[in-house]
Amino acid sequence: MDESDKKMLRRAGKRITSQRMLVLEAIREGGGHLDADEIYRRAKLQAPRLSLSTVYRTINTLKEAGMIEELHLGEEHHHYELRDAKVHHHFVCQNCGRVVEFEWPFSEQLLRDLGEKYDFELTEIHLDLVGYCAECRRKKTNRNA
Amino acid sequence: MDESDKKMLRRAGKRITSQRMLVLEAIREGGGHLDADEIYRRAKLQAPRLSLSTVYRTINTLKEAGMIEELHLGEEHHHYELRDAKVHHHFVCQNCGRVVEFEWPFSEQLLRDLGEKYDFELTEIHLDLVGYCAECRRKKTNRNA
DNA sequence: ATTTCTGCAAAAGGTTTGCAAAGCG
DNA sequence: CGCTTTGCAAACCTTTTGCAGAAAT
Repeated sequence: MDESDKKMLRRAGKRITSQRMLVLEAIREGGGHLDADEIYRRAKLQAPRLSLSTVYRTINTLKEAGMIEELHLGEEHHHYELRDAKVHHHFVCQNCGRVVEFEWPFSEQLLRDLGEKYDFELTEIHLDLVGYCAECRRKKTNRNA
Repeated sequence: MDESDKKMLRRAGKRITSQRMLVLEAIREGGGHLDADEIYRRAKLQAPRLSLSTVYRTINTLKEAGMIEELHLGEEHHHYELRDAKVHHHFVCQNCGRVVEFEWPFSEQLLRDLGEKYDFELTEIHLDLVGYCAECRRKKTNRNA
């Protein structure tokens, strides 16, 4: 956790604690869409007494501070990722659950227009594509053959 | 529930039951994004002995038959809506939770290209916009003033 | 008649909360 | 030091499951 992270927490009126640094590090290192339990397991390696409820509370804190984003990828639990990472979207395989990230040049102008037309102020865009990944498609084909 | 609904269930190898008809009717009448409990409460009006687990099992059945779609709008529970309705997306107000549906002419060509580029077969597109609705934005502005 | 489906109650996730002790500013 | 945050255990809420009886084909 570097200075800019700490600054964001302070700006949100939150204290800097070792647990918060660990959780953020775990999410940063995790490389996208980790769930609470994965974050917990990773962070616990550095601090065995860390509790799962602290992880949940920290996730909320980081969300409030605008540092991470919550994903709803269709599974029963939530996933989290850093907010400053490059804007990207998610493809989820409905067969094996694999998540692939992809970029798509969303037109800023288009979004502004949409927001204006429907009269709301946008803060997040979630584009999720659902379908079959290459591997599962291959299996499906074989099955039908 | 009309003949075409029954046909879809039969095609999926499912039986026609009064509970399934009721649940589908509740979703159809509900006008988009109902959660399991709302569906339960609505359907229960017609059949007081209906159980919540039957609603959940029916939701799964209808999903398998391709008749309804599951939404992940950021709340802790899922929402469901008819699959045959016009393609649309959702705006969710992060303050009050209100959901507004909107249409957006997704380029079919673009989607095909995306699927090809990343090598997956698309079946669903979920575009969810998060932000502040007109009303909440007004309140926010007043608060800051 | 056979097989699927339902209702009930209990279990199983994931997430939140109350409280006393510990830690940050 | 005062107030926030943590760890633990228990509670909570949504969703799933086992089983015996009921309904559909």
